[in-house]
Amino acid sequence: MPELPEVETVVRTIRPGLVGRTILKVYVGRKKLRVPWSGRWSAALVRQPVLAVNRRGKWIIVELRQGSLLGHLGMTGQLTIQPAERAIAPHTHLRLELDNGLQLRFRDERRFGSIQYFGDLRLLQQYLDARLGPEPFDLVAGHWVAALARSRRPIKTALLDQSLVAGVGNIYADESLFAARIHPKTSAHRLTPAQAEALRRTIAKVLARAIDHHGSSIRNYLDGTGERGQFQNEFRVYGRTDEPCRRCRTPIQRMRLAGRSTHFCPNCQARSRGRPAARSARSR
DNA sequence: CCGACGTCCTGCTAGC
DNA sequence: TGCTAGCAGGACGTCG
Repeated sequence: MPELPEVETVVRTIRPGLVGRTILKVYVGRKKLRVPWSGRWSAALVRQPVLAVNRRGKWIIVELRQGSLLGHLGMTGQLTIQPAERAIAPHTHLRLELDNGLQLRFRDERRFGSIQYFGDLRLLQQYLDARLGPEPFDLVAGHWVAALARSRRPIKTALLDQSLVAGVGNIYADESLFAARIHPKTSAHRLTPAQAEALRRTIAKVLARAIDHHGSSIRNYLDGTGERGQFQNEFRVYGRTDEPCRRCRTPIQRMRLAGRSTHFCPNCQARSRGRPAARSARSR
């Protein structure tokens, strides 16, 4: 479900009820999660104040006085702040009771998500650094263009690789490629430097717009207060198979790429022909 | 080394 | 009306 804009929205919406509060009690619904929950973690959390709530890529970091919680929403995960007396929804795996009468609740029906505790911040940093490239808003133009030039994968596949750029998922990969007018199958190293640079700016623009709309709610996604996002109303290609392109009226097409459904306009995102030949000829 | 593919899990729905 | 194959926003291990 959630990509960078959804995760950013969750972080912003749970932060006010969470920062400065103290965890009083931990209720575990199901220990057997993707990352098994340890009883020691529960003990470590009690009496701890929450110092900050942040995001890195699609990961949520709840910083405590001693260590941090690290959460990932997978496809169907929800992290919400609710009054303690509110009914407990099915698939609620973890609840943290706070000293303001609220609970932080983690629920996830498909259980592709995870939540774990790191007592050692260096280990947490290591864990994230091993997986994640730069934030899309911090991409250095030169590095980005060079990284793409090194990869022969289809550009769509590259965008889904979190170690290249952190936070882009299936929806925003498709939406960004449409906005940049690049065919999803274009081999990354065949993009001209100008195209690669345009794509870098486009990704940041699309993500920022999605954050303004509180993310996209297709089915499961809710923010930290249980509200739906609105960016699904702005989609140009995602989920619009056979519907007319908003630019040129050509029917949007769907194909399978990197095992994911991929949406594009065959007219606006026509495959470029023979452009890179001149480039490699000159580079020697 | 890089890239493609299957797997983890539950729930919904398009199409028969 | 009822059943089921296929699909869903992600990440990771394995294989070629």
